Formats: sequence, C-alpha cells, structure tokens
Amino acid sequence: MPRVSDMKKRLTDAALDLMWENSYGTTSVDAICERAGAKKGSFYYFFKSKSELTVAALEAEWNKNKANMDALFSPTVPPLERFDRYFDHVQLQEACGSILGCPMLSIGSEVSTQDPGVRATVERIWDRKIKYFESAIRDAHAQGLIEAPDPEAKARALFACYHGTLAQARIENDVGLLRDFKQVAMDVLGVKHVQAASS
Amino acid sequence: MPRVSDMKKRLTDAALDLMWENSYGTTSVDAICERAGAKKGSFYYFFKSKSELTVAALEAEWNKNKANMDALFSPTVPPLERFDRYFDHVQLQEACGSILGCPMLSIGSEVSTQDPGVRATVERIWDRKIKYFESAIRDAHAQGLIEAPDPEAKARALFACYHGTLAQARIENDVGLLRDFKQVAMDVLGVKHVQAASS
DNA sequence: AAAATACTTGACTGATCAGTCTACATCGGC
DNA sequence: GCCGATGTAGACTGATCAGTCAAGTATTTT
Repeated sequence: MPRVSDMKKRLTDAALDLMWENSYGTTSVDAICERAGAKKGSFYYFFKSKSELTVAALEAEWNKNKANMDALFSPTVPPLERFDRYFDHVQLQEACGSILGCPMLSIGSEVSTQDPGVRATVERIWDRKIKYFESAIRDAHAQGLIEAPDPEAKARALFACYHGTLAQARIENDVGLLRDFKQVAMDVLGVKHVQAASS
Repeated sequence: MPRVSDMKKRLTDAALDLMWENSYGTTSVDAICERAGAKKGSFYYFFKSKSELTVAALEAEWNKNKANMDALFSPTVPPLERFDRYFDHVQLQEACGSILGCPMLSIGSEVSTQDPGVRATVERIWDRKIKYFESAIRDAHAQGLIEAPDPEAKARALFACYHGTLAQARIENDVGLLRDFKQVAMDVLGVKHVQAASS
C-alpha cells in the first residue's frame, strides 16, 4: 500500500455516484464503503460522518468543474453567448451521465430541512454558479442586449428555471426539455425573440 | 371505536407531513405510525407498503386540490389571467406551509430512480397539472396573446421553471423568488413585457 | 533498526428498519 | 346474544443502519 492513499477520493466518488443513482437519504455508509472498496474503519478514518463526506464530495466536484465554468463564462465571450455555450455544455454532459448540477439539486431538496452542513455547502456552490450568471447578465445589460436592472434577481430566477428543467428532464428521462431550454433562457433573460425557424 | 375508521386518512396525512418535513427516503413507517397514532398492525392492515401508502397519499392530496385547480383554470377566465391567479394562489399557500406541488417535487426527484410505483404516480399527477397549463396556453395562442405553436412543449417548459422556482424558494427559504415568478412566467410564455412600474 | 506516521482491518454495539403474526376489540346485522 | 366484518394491539424477526474501537500493516523519518 502506498504512503499516500487514494481512498479519500474513492470514497467521495463512490458517494456521489450512489447519491446520484439513488438519493442522499437512502445511500448508506456501508454501501459507499462497498463501492469504494473500503472498510468501515477507513471511512471513519477520513470522515467523521456521512454528512462530512458529502460536503467534501460536493466541494471536490465543484473544484473539478470550476476551470470549465471559468472558460465558458470568460469575459472575452459575448455575454449571451456564454449562456448559449453553457447550456450546450450541460445538455451534452447530461446526455451521457452525471453532472454537478443535478446531484446537487436532488441532494439539495432532500437535505434542505435536515442536514445543515450539506445544505450550506449546496447553497455556497450555487451562489458561486449564480455569480457567473449574474456577471453575464450585467454585461448583457450594459451592452443593451437585455433589460435587467436587477442582475442578481434575474440570475437567481434563471438559475431556478434551469434547475427545474434539469430536474424535470431527469425525472421524466427526457432530454428534449433540456434541448429547448436555451430558448427558454433567452425568454427569461428578456432577449428579443429570434425565431429559430424551420428552414 | 366507530365502524368506519379515519385511520387511513390519518396515515396518509402523517406520511405527507413527514415527507415534507424530511424526505421520502428518511421517513420511516414507524415514524408515520407514531405521528398518526397508529400501530404497525393498522398500517399494514390498510397498506401493503410505504410505497403503496405514498401513492394513496399523493392521489388523495391531488383530489383535494383538483376542484381548486378547476376553478383557477376555468375557461371562463381569460387565459393569461389563469396563470396570474394560479401563481398568486401558490405564493399564498407557500407562504404559510405545505402545498401539493412541493412535496411532490422533492418526492419526485428522490424516487425517480428508485420506486417505480411512486414515480408513476407523480408523473401522472404532473401530467394532469400540465394539462391545465396547456389548454390555457392554447387559448392564449388562439387569442393572439402569445406565440405558442407547440402548447404542450411550452406547458412543460413553464412547468419545469415553475417547479424549479418552487424548489429553490424552499431550499433557500426565500419567498421572493416565488413573488417574482409571475413575471418570469410571462417571459417564458412570450408575453410582451408589461413593466409593473413602481407607481 | 527503531520510532513515528499514515492508513487498514473487521468485529462489535445498540438503534432502527420493513414487514409478519396472532390475539383481541368493537361494530352492524340477525 | 351471537356472528362476521372491520379494524386494532403489540410482540417478534432478521436485516440494515451509523458509528466505535483495538489491533494490525506498510512506509517514511531519524
């Protein structure tokens, strides 16, 4: 066995996988250990509880995705195009498996009244994501592309719609909703209709 | 004890309460029994499993709300006003406690990969709710109030946004999002902006 | 080679889980 | 007054749960 173990990562990966496949509440420590190839003792060597592990797993997942978000929402990209690229990216990821947004949403709605630590983490990560939306909206407003006197509120509203669509798409196992979301986003942002006509 | 017991209702009520306060997965049969003042035997006299109870509870809740939905979405009401009234109604209910939409959403995202029976029930009830949206959208389109060549898709998109906002409002414990949703709904529907000015 | 560090093992505890079972109570109908 | 139907009571089973712990094994440091 190596001096520095990869078990911590294996545990957080396993946890996120299982919570995505099932749910936070129904994912047991035993199951996480089994999938990670760990024994109980190892789990509690690294983490004090399932809650603490979840926090670590979510933060790790965020860090993995941050660079990508930075690129997609780069100020060098025209503001409305940032959303375009982002929702394209989401749709692509969603088509073939898990992504940060979705396990976070299901975990979020599940623990919102239960686990304060996990809840705070989810909110913290969401706030960071909303920041990307917000600055893109502010830029779009400044360029006169949209009318958004309150970028923060607009960002939050769009984020909520986006998450709802993500959740619905998952529950009904229908990517169509996600495919159409780009247009919905433009509507919510208040962009003048560009009829993506059939020819 | 009366000939006909109210225990069935007490059990479904207790179940929905607990699932709203916590979640589907973490709500145990024992806890439901305790809250309903029932013993294990009574529970399994009425229901074969937690899953079956949940289905019954959701259907019962829907039936309780159906008349209200019919009134709010009555064809006698101008189509866009139906949404206005509905989201007002939702906001009011949400401000002081539970409502059908929300426990259904959290249960839905939780069991989407687990319990097929509950999942099917959630989808069935959602489909019914979407029908209200859909016909209002079709009417609005017919009256030239909005441009919606595909009312079903529009209804589903709006429904997803609505649910996302509901979920977000709950998680962040912020009714503001819900208050603003009427405008977002109009945007998604494609209604020309009516600036609800500050005077 | 000894000691310290970093990690692993798996048995164990006590609580809680879903679900079963038999015995019992209360009622309307006769 | 008794019978069948509708419901209730609660002990019990075996599985699974989160979390503990003492003992062990590599690997690096000294």
